[in-house]
Amino acid sequence: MDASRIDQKLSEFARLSRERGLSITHQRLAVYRELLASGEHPDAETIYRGIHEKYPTISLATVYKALDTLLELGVITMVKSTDGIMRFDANTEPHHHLVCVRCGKLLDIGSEELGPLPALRSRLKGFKVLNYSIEVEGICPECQVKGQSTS
Amino acid sequence: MDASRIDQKLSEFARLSRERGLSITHQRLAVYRELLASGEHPDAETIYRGIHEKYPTISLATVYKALDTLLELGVITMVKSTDGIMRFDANTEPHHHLVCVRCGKLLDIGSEELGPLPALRSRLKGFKVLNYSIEVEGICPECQVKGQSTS
DNA sequence: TTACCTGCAAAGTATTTGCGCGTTC
DNA sequence: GAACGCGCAAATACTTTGCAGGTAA
Repeated sequence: MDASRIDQKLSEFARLSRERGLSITHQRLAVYRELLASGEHPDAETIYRGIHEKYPTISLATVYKALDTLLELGVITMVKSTDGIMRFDANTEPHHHLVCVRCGKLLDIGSEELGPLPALRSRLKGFKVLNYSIEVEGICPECQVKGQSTS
Repeated sequence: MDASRIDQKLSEFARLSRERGLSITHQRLAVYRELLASGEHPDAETIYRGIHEKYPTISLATVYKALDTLLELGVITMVKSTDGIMRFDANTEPHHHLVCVRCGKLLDIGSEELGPLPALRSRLKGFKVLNYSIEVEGICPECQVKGQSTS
């Protein structure tokens, strides 16, 4: 994400924080900025390491607390992963995921890249349907190269 | 799943085990049977509790080890969940999930219930596409009743 | 009989919590 | 100045591991 877009997101975060009476702290800004700048879907530990250079005194617990706050504000989302580690995503637009079954790499894909998708029924098994996302499994370019002999 | 289908699955498991030189133990059969009988997607603890009546001496560690073995045999799959707990699924057919955003309840849905879905491109962002699954978010009947005032 | 598997207990990893001090508003 | 949030360390929750005895083939 480019710098001006990030600033825009950060001030949106500030606005929401003020609205709810939450403090705008360096730590929360740093966590959110780190997540916005990353095209990946890092876990708490990775975010912590990324921030640590600029804020050597920040603690991992604070990163978890900041992520919690950002989730409550609705500016980030949680991403489930098969390895049992929580990953986070600053992209809150509806989108889909492309995941490598070999190395676990996870990329966002927009609806437009998937082509036209049908609208779902508004009710399924008694559930009121809100939205849906598609998880595409595949093999990433790197793993295709590495795994030519074993596939 | 009905009893005859379960027996069929269990003997398939026995066949695969023999093929790979793995022992067919009561504990593994019990774990697999529990998972087959459950329409839900239980976690290790839940499976353990379900088995415990019949096998009071089984340990939770054994349940984890049995689940590992079943995963390796490919007769069950892991299901990611937002709460950071691994859940398991004896349904290895390609299928989709319907999840309640309020209570986390998770149901399987077959492709036929979603209606016609378009074929995806065979390559996306350099990935070789293998397959995909759809996660539908919604509100389950129980939560619709409970949450009428708050929604 | 022999190799594999179980059950126990202890360790490991990811995440959460309590609390006194520091920071934001 | 008061409320809120941070950092530390300890606690918790889920899962994995090592090993001695037991079980399947």
